[in-house]
Amino acid sequence: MPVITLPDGSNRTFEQPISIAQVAAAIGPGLARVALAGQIGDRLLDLSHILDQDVTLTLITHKDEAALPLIRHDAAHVMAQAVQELFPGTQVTIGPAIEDGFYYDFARDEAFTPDDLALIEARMTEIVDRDLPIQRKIWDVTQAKRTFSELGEHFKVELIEQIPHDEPVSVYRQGDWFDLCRGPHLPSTGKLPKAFKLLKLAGSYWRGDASQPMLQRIYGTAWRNKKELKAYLHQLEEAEKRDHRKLGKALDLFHTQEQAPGMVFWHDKGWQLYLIVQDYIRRTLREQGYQEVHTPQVIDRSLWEQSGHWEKFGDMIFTTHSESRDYAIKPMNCPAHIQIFNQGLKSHHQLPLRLAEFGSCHRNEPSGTLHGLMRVRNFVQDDAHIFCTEQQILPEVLAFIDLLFAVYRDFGFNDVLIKLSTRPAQRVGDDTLWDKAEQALQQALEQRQLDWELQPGEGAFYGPKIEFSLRDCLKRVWQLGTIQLDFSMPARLGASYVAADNTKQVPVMLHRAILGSLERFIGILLEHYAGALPTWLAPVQIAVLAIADRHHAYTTHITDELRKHDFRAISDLRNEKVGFKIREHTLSRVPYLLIVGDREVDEQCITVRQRDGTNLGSQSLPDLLTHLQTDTTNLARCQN
RNA sequence: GCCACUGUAGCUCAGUCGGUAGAGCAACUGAUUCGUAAUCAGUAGGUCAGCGGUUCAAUUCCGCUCAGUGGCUCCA
Repeated sequence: MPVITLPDGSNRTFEQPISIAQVAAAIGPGLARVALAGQIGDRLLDLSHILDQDVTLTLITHKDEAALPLIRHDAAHVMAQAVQELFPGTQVTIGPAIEDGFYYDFARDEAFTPDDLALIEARMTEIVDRDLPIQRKIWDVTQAKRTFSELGEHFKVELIEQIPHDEPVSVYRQGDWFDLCRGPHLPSTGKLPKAFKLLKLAGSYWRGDASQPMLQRIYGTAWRNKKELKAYLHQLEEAEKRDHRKLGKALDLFHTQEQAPGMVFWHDKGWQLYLIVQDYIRRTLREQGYQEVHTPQVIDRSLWEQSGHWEKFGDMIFTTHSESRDYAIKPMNCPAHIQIFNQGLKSHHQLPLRLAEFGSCHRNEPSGTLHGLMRVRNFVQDDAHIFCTEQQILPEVLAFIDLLFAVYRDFGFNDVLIKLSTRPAQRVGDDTLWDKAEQALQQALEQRQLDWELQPGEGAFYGPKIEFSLRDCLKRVWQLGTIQLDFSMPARLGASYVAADNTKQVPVMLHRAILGSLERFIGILLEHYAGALPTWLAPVQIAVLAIADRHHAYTTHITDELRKHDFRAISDLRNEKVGFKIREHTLSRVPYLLIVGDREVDEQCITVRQRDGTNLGSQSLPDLLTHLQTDTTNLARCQN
């Protein structure tokens, strides 16, 4: 006698176990028509699912957000059916719902072409029109393996073999087509809204393993209705306009070219931005008790052999050769910082010792991974290494987290993703040390009441780490900040200090960066602000526009005054109409435009227009300077 | 590195079913001296990514290389 409680608090009692579809029908024929699935707690269930116990049930319709994962997963199945109908011999593998859409990985000797996507899409629409009932069946493992094996679906057979013995092997059938799947699914293909679109082709390794065969992945997006689909596609277009590579070119910030793949040619304006960011961090680190150092770019390979990097990352290290010696172009700063630490005898009184460096590092990243400023082969990090005792780990991690969030706030970032990566299978150091280290990191996150995701086994071989990531305009996640504990390198490179009990001890080393690679950070900044950087970061903060030739002297005077007050100002004396100049400087995202004509010269003032089009009217120069100073000292804190 | 796609003027892009290419903007020259998102006219600008093959003829077809893009793997 299951008692079903509905979201409004009412109950229905049934004589015997009953399907979710029947519950919907009992409530009303309208609901029975539109119901897509049931939800108990966080769990979505098929309409055919039988309820034999008292539960609180929510019925999911197209109106519910919760329908989206169902719709997307069904779209993946319908796509797989379409592909197998159109391209016999194609094997299916896996096809989940993902954020904003779905994908399915196929194994097929021939490559899909972009034209095939339109064909597949058309066939998907047809399958929706067929309105095939979707039915769940539990199969016996042996039967399932035999059936898929006879169909030549070898990847599915492998998947079945991985299913734990206590779990049922469920198969969803729609018409003649069926797929091994956990579910849940819509009741029929006709319930899939025709609001999907196939977006792109990609390669992907079977089981995400590079030693396994390469499959062909088709990505698509699916929504509850055409309006949502259209809005999403529009959003994608808008996101593409924020692409830092486009902005970099349009705003004359930097370029890259074939002769130096993965390395950046910074132009004047881009380099100004770079230096502003770097100077800000330099000042901040100095305030926080860091010492800035600078170490060689090219160091003999023996140091990298000693540190272990040569063996582990040999093919990613750029090398050079001179007088029968091999050198590495440094891929990181830490071994060099240990050399500085090792100069002179260190006492525990000197710890924690924090060494910072804006060191230019080169890593020969695989060609396929390069991506604008986000993944490059030459980069500079706001890198620092903290040498400390075990007892100092927690306070140092806490201080770092506080500093990191303060810095992100100054740049206008609040939405930070945090991951804690713990001990990997292959590691150095004994487990009691790892216990302490992981606890210290976790404790720090807890003390600051932060949300984080645990990534078991993803730590570096020498210690656990916390990663801080931001998203780019297409929601791709990039790691910026990190703090990593290292129990290995100081000992390998012979670092030690004299402890209070007069014994020699090996210090713990913390690797840490807030912005990470400055290149990547600037890429994220550009996308976050769509190029319209806060005034304190804008390479050109103010453009002073002369209306006619007779205003040139006063225009230049204003620009000079602004520069004397350390603002980045330019004069625009070109023989163009003011509307033209406004358009150009607005497109190049200059925060303030000052207009100078007869009136301004007569009254010794300027007229101020902001980047967003707001006209601030006439102001005296001192008033404007006050306004600008307020704007720049606020950094980006008030922007979000 | 792996899979797929792309590479035409400074930029954004069109084009050639094989007969060596065009637009807009930018640049240059001249005119115009103008009040809040494009003043007008003229001029110049390309070894169609590179190398090789097929062909009477290749920017176009084929192959290779390089780079970029989207994924996958990797990321000390």
